Amino acid sequence: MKHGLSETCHLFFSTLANPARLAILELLRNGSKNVTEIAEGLNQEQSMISHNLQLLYNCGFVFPERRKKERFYSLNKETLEPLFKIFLYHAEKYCPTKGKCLTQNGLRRKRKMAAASPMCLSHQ
Amino acid sequence: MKHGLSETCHLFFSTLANPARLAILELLRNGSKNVTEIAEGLNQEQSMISHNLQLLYNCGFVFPERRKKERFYSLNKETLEPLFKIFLYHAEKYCPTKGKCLTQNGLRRKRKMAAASPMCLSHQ
DNA sequence: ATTTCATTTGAAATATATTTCATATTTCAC
DNA sequence: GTGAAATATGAAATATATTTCAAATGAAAT
Repeated sequence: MKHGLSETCHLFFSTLANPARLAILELLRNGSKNVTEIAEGLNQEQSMISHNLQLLYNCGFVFPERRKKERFYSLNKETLEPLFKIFLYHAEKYCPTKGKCLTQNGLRRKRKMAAASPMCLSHQ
Repeated sequence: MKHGLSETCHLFFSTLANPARLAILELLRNGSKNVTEIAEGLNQEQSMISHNLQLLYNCGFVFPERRKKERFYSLNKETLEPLFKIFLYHAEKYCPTKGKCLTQNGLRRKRKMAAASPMCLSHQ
């Protein structure tokens, strides 16, 4: 299963494929924040935020900057804004429910009842 | 952890965040193929390919078309080509190793020895 | 140099996704 | 209709990722 793009894209997309990290990225669209502010803003454990920031940093999605004791993280807008733009266009065009949906397991479960409607982009 | 984008992007990115599915997408860049051809082309079980095609279909990344007994799948190039383009640009600019790397766990393990070098986009 | 605040780290516990194997469906040719 | 080919499905087995908790580190103020 090791193939050109498959080999190179996996970490890129799996870093984005997580609700906590997506929430962090979205929060940072409004400007850079330190770790505590992010944790409070999202109502999550600070150490969990740290772990996820590390993964985002490893992929170049956020940039850290030290100010006194704190560490501020800012968004890599160059990559992320066009990425989100593609996603939004795709969702608008291909998601019948316009973003009202389920996880992959949830989706599988639901299709049982409601029979294969293509494309549900979010999770409940 | 339910936040605008977080809520709507998760399935989109997690469907892409898988080596088997990325390999399928890459294979389909050379034109549409039926399930058996994909399975043989990637040297994987047919039923595993089917499962993954279903997920790709649910997200609108591939389009199925019936021809006799077979089912051909083609790529949603409108979404995927720009997406790959963004990825390639990002990797070129932010990945120090230009795509020679590890899974998230592997990366974590490696950073222990080689200390935090940012951005490694692939997996070994 | 001790204390305090902010953040990171490691490893176990937990949650989630993927693959496999056996079986079911679907479609077509006869 | 029966049989054979192509694909799909369900559920268990396996693999992988995430979160949590306790502890460690780092930076600054006193």
